[in-house]
Amino acid sequence: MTDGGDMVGTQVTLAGYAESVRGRGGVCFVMLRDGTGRIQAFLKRDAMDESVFESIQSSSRESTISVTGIVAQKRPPKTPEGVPAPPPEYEVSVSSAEILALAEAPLPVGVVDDVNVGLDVRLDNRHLDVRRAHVNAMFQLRSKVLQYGREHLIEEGFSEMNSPKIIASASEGGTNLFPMMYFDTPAYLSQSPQLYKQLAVLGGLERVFEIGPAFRAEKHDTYRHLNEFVSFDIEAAWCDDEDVMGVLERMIHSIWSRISADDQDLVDIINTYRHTQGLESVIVEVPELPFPRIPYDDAIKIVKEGGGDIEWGDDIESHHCDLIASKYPGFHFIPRWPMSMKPFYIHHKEGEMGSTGGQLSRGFDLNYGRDEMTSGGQREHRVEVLEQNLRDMDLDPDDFSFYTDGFRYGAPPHAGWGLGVARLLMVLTGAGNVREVVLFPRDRSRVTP
RNA sequence: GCCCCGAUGGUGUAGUGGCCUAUCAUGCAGCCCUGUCGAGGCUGCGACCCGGGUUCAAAUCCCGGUCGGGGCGCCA
Repeated sequence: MTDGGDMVGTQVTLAGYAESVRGRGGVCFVMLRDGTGRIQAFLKRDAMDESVFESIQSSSRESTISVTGIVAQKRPPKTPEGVPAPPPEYEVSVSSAEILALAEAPLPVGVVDDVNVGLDVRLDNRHLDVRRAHVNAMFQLRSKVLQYGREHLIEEGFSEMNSPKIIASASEGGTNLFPMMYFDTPAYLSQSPQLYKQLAVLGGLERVFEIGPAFRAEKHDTYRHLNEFVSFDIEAAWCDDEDVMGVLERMIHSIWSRISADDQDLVDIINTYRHTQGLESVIVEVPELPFPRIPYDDAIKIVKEGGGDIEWGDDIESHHCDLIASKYPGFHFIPRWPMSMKPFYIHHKEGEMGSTGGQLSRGFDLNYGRDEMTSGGQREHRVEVLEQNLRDMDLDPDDFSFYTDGFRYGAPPHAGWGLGVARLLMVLTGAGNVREVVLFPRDRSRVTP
């Protein structure tokens, strides 16, 4: 929507939500809002059908209304002596109007009210919550992230795939699955496209990606976990962990660059809101390439130097990540984890040992500050090593034949990763909770709306 | 699964055993004024999560439940 100066005198028809309806006498002001902006509609009782005028004047906030009228310059506000007049603004001088759908009152959550609404109430009324400008902007940014990420991967030669979400057995292991009945057969909701994207690569698709849901039946209750989340996943043949780390950092760099260049308006809307809450602006700072690599060995040293209680072979926990984040506040990779801490399908190279002599893997994480964004790695493509890995972890290879059978007929070395879309959005939007950037989140206690 | 905290009108809050016939804001209804502009003025409406218990007296203390928040574990 332009500021309207070039449209003065033109007849227009506009429809939108009535953000406010003011004026109780012979005049009425309706602030109309749609996905592109807002404009004031000015109604005069004696300039239009009286019953229509009254229906508009008595309509409730957030009702949808259509108006037809002439674009005109607003009457300038009275300004005190010596104060310069503000720039001209424009409005629609209405000749006819129609209520498309009346909103019930009161609203369960105010769209422009001066009160902070709790997240839970907002999520119960997400369709109204999304009408708030900054919430709307967050979801438009989410769409941009998905678009730019997808376009970047396609440019790097990846093709998009879809894997089944109803599966017969665990496709990755290590997490609890949601059980379900598939007709008369017990089945599960997929926790990861891991196995299927590998099978696609083994089948010769070479470079694939998928943006899709994953389901985990973990009873976690944190700002960064959901039981259903959208994962940005890739898998690439003839690649090692370093190669796909390169894909990942280039993709994030591309997303940040394009948002910084083209979508600052969305970020500004978010910042306008943040300022009313006393929060600092979020700044889209394009990260420099390459991202820092802090191998597990070095990460352990940093944690120890920072006073953290940790030994080689321990997991790097959230409070340890705080110590690392104080040195590396932005994106950083943590590659070369101990093989003993990684799943059986992660590749290792014989002779690559950590500082205490333990076997290293080709698994890596990507963190932003304290938060894990991605986990990935080079996969083990040699079936006999896969089976040995299982035995080393006290697992029975026969129980994993659904996985290992795919590797019996030749397999390219390959690597991949899975990126939590909502976690990336948290970084971009400054949201303190993944639920902010997921339209209809599913957590431990929420299955509606 | 573990630890801590919380639940008051539609929404966000004040309230720490009697001053509560419960505060304020926002909202809603109505009136006045008005080409308003985060409009203004006046009047009104609307709430102590559920179930037990303690007490002369409970929004307030205790127990259980439900829901929510924060942290941890695990992960993306």
